[in-house]
Amino acid sequence: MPKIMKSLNSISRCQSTYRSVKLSADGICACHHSFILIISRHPGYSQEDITREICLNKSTVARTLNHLESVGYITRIPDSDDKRRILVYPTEKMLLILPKVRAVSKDWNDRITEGISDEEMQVFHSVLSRMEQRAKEIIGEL
Amino acid sequence: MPKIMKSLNSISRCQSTYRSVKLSADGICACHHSFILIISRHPGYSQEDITREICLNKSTVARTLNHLESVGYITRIPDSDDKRRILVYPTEKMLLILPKVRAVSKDWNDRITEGISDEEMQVFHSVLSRMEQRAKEIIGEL
DNA sequence: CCGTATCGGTTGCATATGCAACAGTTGTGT
DNA sequence: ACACAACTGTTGCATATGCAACCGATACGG
Repeated sequence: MPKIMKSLNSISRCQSTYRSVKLSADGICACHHSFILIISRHPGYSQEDITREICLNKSTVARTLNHLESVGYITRIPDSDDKRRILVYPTEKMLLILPKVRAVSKDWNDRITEGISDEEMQVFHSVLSRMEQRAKEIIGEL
Repeated sequence: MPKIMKSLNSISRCQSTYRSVKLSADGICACHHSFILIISRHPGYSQEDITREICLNKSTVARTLNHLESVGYITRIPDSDDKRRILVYPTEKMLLILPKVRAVSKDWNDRITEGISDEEMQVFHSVLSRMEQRAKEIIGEL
């Protein structure tokens, strides 16, 4: 039986280390990386939207956003239609570092996919996205 | 650009949640799961072997093993050939819960791979293991 | 309407994790 | 044989993360 999850967890941790090393000089730790990419891609997402997208506990999301707000990377604006919701927007400061964050992300992707053919990657993506879908469904049913 | 790492991280976290829910009644938290599988598969591994296999920081490994030892799941025996090394062995108690841990692991794998053909899985495994290899190489070069 | 359930977010607490500094052991070069 | 580098594991500290309890806002059923 091949160890899918072992490989998957290992890659995940290695990437986290890679991000830390490449971006620590900019005051961005590994855990901020995903937030920056998601928030810049989806300005106006609520905290819950981010929680769902990033698959982290909502308390972790709230606290990470506290930090990102305090260092000036995001603005949080209460939703006027539903006063429970808080909408998250990137600031200019985030947009300034975005290219570098994206570059680190791309470098990592390029390097781990070295020597893998287009056909293989296509199958890989297809399988991976179905797995992600299933994983979220399974958690939703618990 | 497809988001490999986002999917991969999401699946990783979902699995962690799944493990917690399925095994919390037995006093096993998600992070022990991998340790139990690895130690039972490789009795006599040193802490460093485990660190490399599991891709976690060595301090985390040392502390998790402290815990597993204190609850009676492992025994640690200093290596007589190299007194720096500590060899880790499963106890009877670990072997008793092993089937259940393996079952949870298998259930998860079966469920996330539902509807994926053998050919697709073969390509997926091939690509994933190469990515894992590359990821570890990249970290090694840092 | 009113009472209740649900939802989105926050907080207290416990645990997990990483990094850097450290200690003891082994290997290496002279 | 000795000095020094590399290796293995441990510890102090800071941060990240999850869970459960909570709060205010909204939806829903009578």
